[in-house]
Amino acid sequence: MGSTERRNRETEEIRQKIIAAATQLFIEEGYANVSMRKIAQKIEYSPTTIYIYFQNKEEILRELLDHGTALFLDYIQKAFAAPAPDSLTRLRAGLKAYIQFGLDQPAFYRLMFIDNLEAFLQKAMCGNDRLQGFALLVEHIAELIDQGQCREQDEQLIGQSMWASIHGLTSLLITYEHHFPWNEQEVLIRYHLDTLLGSFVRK
Amino acid sequence: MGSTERRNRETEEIRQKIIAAATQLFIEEGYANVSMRKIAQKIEYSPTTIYIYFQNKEEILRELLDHGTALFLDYIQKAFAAPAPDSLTRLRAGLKAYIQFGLDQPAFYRLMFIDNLEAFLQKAMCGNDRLQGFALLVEHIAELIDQGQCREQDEQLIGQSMWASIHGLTSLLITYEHHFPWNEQEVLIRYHLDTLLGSFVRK
Amino acid sequence: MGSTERRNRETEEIRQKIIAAATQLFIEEGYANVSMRKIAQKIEYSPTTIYIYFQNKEEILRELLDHGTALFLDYIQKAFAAPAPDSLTRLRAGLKAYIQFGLDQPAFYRLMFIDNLEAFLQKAMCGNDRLQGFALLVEHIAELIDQGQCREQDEQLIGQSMWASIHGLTSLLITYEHHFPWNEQEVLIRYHLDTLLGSFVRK
Amino acid sequence: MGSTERRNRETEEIRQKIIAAATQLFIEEGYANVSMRKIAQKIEYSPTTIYIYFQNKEEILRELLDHGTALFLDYIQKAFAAPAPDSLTRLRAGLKAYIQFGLDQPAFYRLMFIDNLEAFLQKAMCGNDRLQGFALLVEHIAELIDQGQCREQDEQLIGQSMWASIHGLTSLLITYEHHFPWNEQEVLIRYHLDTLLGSFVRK
DNA sequence: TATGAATGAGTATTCATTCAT
DNA sequence: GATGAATGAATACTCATTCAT
Repeated sequence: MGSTERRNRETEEIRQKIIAAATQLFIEEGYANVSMRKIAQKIEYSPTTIYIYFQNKEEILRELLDHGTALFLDYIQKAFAAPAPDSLTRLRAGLKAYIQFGLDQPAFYRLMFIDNLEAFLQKAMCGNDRLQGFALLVEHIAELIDQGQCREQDEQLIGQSMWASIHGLTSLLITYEHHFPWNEQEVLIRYHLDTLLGSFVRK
Repeated sequence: MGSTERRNRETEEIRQKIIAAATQLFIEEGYANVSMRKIAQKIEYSPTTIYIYFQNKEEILRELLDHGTALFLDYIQKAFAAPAPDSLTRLRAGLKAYIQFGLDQPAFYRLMFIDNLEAFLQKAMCGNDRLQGFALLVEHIAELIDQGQCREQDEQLIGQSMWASIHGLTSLLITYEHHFPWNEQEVLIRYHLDTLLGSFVRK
Repeated sequence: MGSTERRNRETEEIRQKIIAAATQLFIEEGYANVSMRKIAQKIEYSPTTIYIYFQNKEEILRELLDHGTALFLDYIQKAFAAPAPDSLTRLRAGLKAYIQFGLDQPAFYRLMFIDNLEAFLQKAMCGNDRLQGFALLVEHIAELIDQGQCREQDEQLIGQSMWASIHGLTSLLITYEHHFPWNEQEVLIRYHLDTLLGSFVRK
Repeated sequence: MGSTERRNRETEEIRQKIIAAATQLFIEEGYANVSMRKIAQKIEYSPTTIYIYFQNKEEILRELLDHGTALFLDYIQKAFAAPAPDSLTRLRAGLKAYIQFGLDQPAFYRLMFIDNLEAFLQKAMCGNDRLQGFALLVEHIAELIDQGQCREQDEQLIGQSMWASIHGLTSLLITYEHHFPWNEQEVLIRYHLDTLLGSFVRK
């Protein structure tokens, strides 16, 4: 019993090691440019060994994206669930969490939202967890609409525009992290959210 | 003399043919998945021939990005140069042109701004033409600031936030074109620009 | 003692299970296309386990062929040993049994007589059991020669020709089972044996 | 013109070299055990080079079988077409040619008729050239039936039995060439054909 | 200018087998 | 006795690139 458990744990550890190495490589060189050999070298195993833990390269990607998606949802849900003085503040916290996820986990963010590798896996996006994040956003926008706080009434329209806005900031910060003389990050994010939310609330 | 000129013209024509084929393939299948052979097949030349016109695969990419950047700048500059009743309208036209470039030339937009393949070429972005577009944007924002129309005074900060906003919309529309139930595109873009500009102008 | 015996019995059972699985796979996919893993999967053991019972893949084949040969000899011997009104009828029964073995055990027949995998094992055929079958055939031909029933007197020559004839029918029926519009099998075999035996008996 | 022609010739020469090497290897080690590497080594080219001349391994096999089949048909047709004193002699010549093809081209015979690799190519056998050989055989049997020379009237039945008989001899001679103490080959073949034909002609 | 021929290095993946437990 | 972990060598095949013509 104890032995089996230990073995499972070890197995899971190596799986995680592989995932971690793959994530880093996928992000550094792009999914297509990462070979099983490279992953193997990084963890100092033989390429064959990887096939004990994963059926093929795609399965690594799938697992990786699943993990990333779960992590992403955790960020968003926690932010929306946290106590907040009012709906607007809560919405702001959700948007902030979205950006924060991207900055904390740029590898995952890039693979999930920028490179959109999930499409590569031919898993329809519509039913998957990334959209749960969007659904949550729309829900909270709807709440504000109900409270009569918004100029525009179409929560889908608002949601899409907001998503665009925060995705834009997040992805630029990730993509051009070292290639562009950004303002101080915290200031930029605060300003971005201020104007974004300011414009959509009825004055 | 005339012969040399003709030769040059023909050479240039074939180069353009190669670029065009490569662009389409890069976008359809991703840079890493496009082989010289595939490009050659598309233009019905032998793979070897391409090496007469380009030193290697990377040079095709470089040329392609140069071309894309020129096209991009053309969009932006024309928009900012066009007669407009006031500075805000002119700024709006510029932002609209940015998005329009992305929608008209998703291949170039993706390679340039989303995949950021220029970084792959180890050409620093800071000195290149893409930043000229950003500079233009900042210039026009500065104009509005000078006219006292803005709440915020830091034109770099505003510029970065605006870029993020329109980049977000453009890249989402490109990346999830068929994976997401977008509102009607024109409506979404109009709303997005309205709120973006509305929030930054002093009321 | 009882324990050892039981262990031996169990060991033998698993060996037989492996042989059985391998036989089926070898015939379905060809010796070269069958991996230890596939055999293991079929019997729901780990690949490693097979190595407890067999030194390597070749040993499985060897054992399998030994088993097949024993089975083959059993068919032939029983047929020749069965009571029969006369030598010719007995010979016919032997030939029929040969064909029947092929049809009942196409896997074994193919591995033994068509693919001749024994040669692959570098065990000379001359000393082995397959030739016992041939020897039996020749013996019964000699009997008929002694009885003055044959035109030709060289029992080796007759034996080889007869073997060829029934091997040809058997192997074609196996190899082209589904690729050729055969006459009704029973009719074809009867006709084949009739003409084969008719021609060699003195009229 | 001359240059193109020469190039074509050279191309064809290398193709033939590859085919020849492959044929020998396929026969010596079995199709599944022959790798592109092995073929390449045999002709002292790099494995890559083979892919200039053939799309893949299967195409080599296909070409090889096409070639073998053409050769086979040539043997059979010539034999049946040659002037002969009577139908029975002509039939005998055809059967002899079949055996002779096998002995002259054991590699082809094995791949075509024993290993039945054509089935592997998923080309239905029914419509292909091997069956043309069988059709020719049946035709000539029908002729003899028409002349009232046969006991049995079903030319398909006779044809199948005859094919079995000569295939058996041919394949045994090939398969056990060095593993069995054959009678003198010429004598054996003559005896085999004598009894085969003798039995089917009405006395 | 254009290309056929050629290849070394690389791709994902599978194999038979060994070893420690 | 049974197996999970591990691997070196092999598989078919593709790639960017060079060279001779």
